[in-house]
Amino acid sequence: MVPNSRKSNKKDESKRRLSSTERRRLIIEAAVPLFAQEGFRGVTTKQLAKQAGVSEALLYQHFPSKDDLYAEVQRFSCNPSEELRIMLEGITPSTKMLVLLLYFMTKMIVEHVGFGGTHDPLFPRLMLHSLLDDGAFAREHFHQVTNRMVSMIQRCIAAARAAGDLVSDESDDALVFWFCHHTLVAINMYQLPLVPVMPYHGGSKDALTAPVMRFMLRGIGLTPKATRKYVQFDELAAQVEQWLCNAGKGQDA
Amino acid sequence: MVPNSRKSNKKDESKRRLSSTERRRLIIEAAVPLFAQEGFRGVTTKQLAKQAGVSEALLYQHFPSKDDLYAEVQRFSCNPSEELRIMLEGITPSTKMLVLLLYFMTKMIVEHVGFGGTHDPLFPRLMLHSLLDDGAFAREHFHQVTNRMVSMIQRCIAAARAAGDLVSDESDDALVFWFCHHTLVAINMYQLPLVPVMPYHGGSKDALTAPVMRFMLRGIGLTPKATRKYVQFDELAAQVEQWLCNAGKGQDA
DNA sequence: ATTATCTATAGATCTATAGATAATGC
DNA sequence: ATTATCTATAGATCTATAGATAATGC
Repeated sequence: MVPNSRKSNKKDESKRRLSSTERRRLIIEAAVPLFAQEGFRGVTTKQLAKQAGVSEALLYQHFPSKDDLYAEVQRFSCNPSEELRIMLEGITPSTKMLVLLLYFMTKMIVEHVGFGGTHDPLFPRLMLHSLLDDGAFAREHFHQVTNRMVSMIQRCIAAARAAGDLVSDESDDALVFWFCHHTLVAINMYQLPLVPVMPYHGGSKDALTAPVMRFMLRGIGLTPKATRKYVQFDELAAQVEQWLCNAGKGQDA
Repeated sequence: MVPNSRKSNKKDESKRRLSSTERRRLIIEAAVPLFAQEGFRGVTTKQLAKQAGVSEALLYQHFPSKDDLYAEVQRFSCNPSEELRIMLEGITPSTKMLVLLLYFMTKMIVEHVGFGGTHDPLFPRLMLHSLLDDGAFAREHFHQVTNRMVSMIQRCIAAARAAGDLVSDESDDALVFWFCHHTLVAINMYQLPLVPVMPYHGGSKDALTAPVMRFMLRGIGLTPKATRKYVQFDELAAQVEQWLCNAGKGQDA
């Protein structure tokens, strides 16, 4: 009965009309990789239209200007994932969780592993473009996403200190977390160009995971004893795997 | 006799003609901040001409295209400083020098202190633009400049290990150096937008120096004993001050 | 005489809009 | 009848060049 119930006809599909919200969403999704790759000024409305499979005029039906589309692309790209929130809720702060969360961050930032599998590094590119611009997107992301991690990791650091797993000194826990984060982000950043920038980029991506983990944990002040106890990469990998798989299946983990 | 022998006349000065090499140099110097701020596509030849105080046509007398001018700006901005080479030549690898070189790097990257005083963060911006592009400038810079630091710091790490100032483990000295470098670079990067991105950016710039030094040195594996002995910020500041002042006065330091 | 410099402009894009057309849902 | 979509194009830049002008050095 319904005319377009058959999906085999490509012409029908390509000429099919979408609702305003559907089309709007598709345009944004098509625009993300373009803006991420080339930046706001590096993309033309012509390219945006072509990538989205529509005319340039239609872009302006959905977005008053190229600026507005870019803003929507940024908003879309920094939606805080529900999975992360659920994951963090299930955590009781401890030394073990400190190590695990850092491992998780390392996988996400250095190896681009996310809840939906491995991603193209679109997000870091949008982030750099924003930092070279006004930084608004960067601020929004830290407000929406990173801060959740921060407070949890800070609590884990506190728990580790209470358990005697950290060398005691006067360092600021929040700062130390950011330094770890920064190390990972910079590794990721130097991976962006097709031709490798850093000498250590010869090997595979996960070749850096263990060294940078050790560096960060020592920087945080984890004792050698605690390191031997908690830094077992096989176990860490298994646990993170489980997090990534369970995500989206509700809180029944 | 000579019409423009008087220099008080501004019109004469503004109409004065320069040699090809002088003008070329001035155009490049005027273009650096523009390209650093806005990126290649964010700057028009009109702006470049205005900033250099010449017509657009003259730009094309000196550079075949905007691309070529950009390439020259990059080449100009990553000239390895003679001062650094001289400074590094005068160093004998040791734990003390390891700490000092890291302090020096921190001052340069986080606080923008250089041989000619404090700089605008033009260089890091060019670097980020390059990383979002093909990374050629980044590779060239590491080839020209950073690698000199790397080999010296690696030798310092080796010396520190030999002196028993490092906890002994299997970490890769070169990697560990890069992680330190990355931490500093990322701190710098998040400082770029006018509106601060990171919560820790509330205070003054040098508020981060001590914490990040401690983080890096612990990450490298400096023992608590060696840390107490060598990490005296007053002395470090004095020594770096001396380096910066002596630079350019020849090898007689 | 040479060459540094400018004015004026061609030709190619690029953003955005006006107005026409055709698919959709009642 | 409504609205998603397109074609065609206006108007504003943007890069680059042609050809004219004026300062410089011999």
